Amino acid sequence: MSFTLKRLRPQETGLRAALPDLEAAVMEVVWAHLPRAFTVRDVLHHLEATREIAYTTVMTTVDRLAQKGLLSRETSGKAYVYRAATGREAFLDAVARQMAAAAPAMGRASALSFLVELVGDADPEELDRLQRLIDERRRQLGGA
Amino acid sequence: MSFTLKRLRPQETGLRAALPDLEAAVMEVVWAHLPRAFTVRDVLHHLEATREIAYTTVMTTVDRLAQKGLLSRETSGKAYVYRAATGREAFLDAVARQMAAAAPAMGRASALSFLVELVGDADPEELDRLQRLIDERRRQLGGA
DNA sequence: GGGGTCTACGATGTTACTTCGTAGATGATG
DNA sequence: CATCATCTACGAAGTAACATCGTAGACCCC
Repeated sequence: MSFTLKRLRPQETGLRAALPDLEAAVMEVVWAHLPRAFTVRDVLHHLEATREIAYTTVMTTVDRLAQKGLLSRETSGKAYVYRAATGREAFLDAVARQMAAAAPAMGRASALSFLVELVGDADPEELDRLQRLIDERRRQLGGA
Repeated sequence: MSFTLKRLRPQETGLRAALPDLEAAVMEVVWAHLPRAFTVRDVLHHLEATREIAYTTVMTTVDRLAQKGLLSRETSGKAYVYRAATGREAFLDAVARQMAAAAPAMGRASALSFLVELVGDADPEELDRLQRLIDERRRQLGGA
């Protein structure tokens, strides 16, 4: 998956932080209900359960998601058959990594603030891993 | 400063990740050259050194920055006099915090790749601060 | 009161997103 | 084979944020 984050909305939670509303809604449907190949119509059926929306609107959105690399597609008869290009977790992972890559650019002091927040609700396992990273770094510095 | 991040562009470095291009350019000028009160014209002079730009364009942008809370302004005779509402570091700090606040929503596992990178070139002082954060968090968890 | 400077307001253009309609291709069915 | 249903392609229209700038009107100074 070669998804590249263009725009982030930190005020939004989860997926919606990384994707526009409708695209996020489509991906949620796909990840939750369509583990295998699916069509535009499949997505439409699921979305219609909640809201009114036109077939072509879904089609456009699914198409955009394919362009962005979140869905792959292939021809099957006259129609396209789509498939999630990646799992939800893997996607969020990639997003987080890209956010992380942007953070250091804003100075080490700010990065520290970033850490404060992250550590602020880390669980014990994460703390251990972080501890190991710190110890290792200390050894490096000590040996220098 | 009550700045709220609406939009992030992780592909951009530094300030530009958090602010649109022209707004970022204005803030760079302000922080670098205008430590005290300044007018639209002051900003214009600095920007003109690099590029061609109209007075009114700068005015609009400065106005937007004031609306966003990055600049404060007050009337002085017929003109407005502006002032940075916050230092560059403090601003980037706030940005980093908001990014971090969004991160947990997208899977904590991936936060670790960020930590690795960050701790990878932290200096001893930063390590100490980080250590304190971890200890504190441990106490919180232990006491629960 | 004429000049110069400032703000307010709005017009225009771009990019991203949402929404949807229509046209044309094509497969299925009687 | 003609008709119908369904699909894609294309593009129009609307919103929002941003960038760019011009013009109109207020206002100070001499």
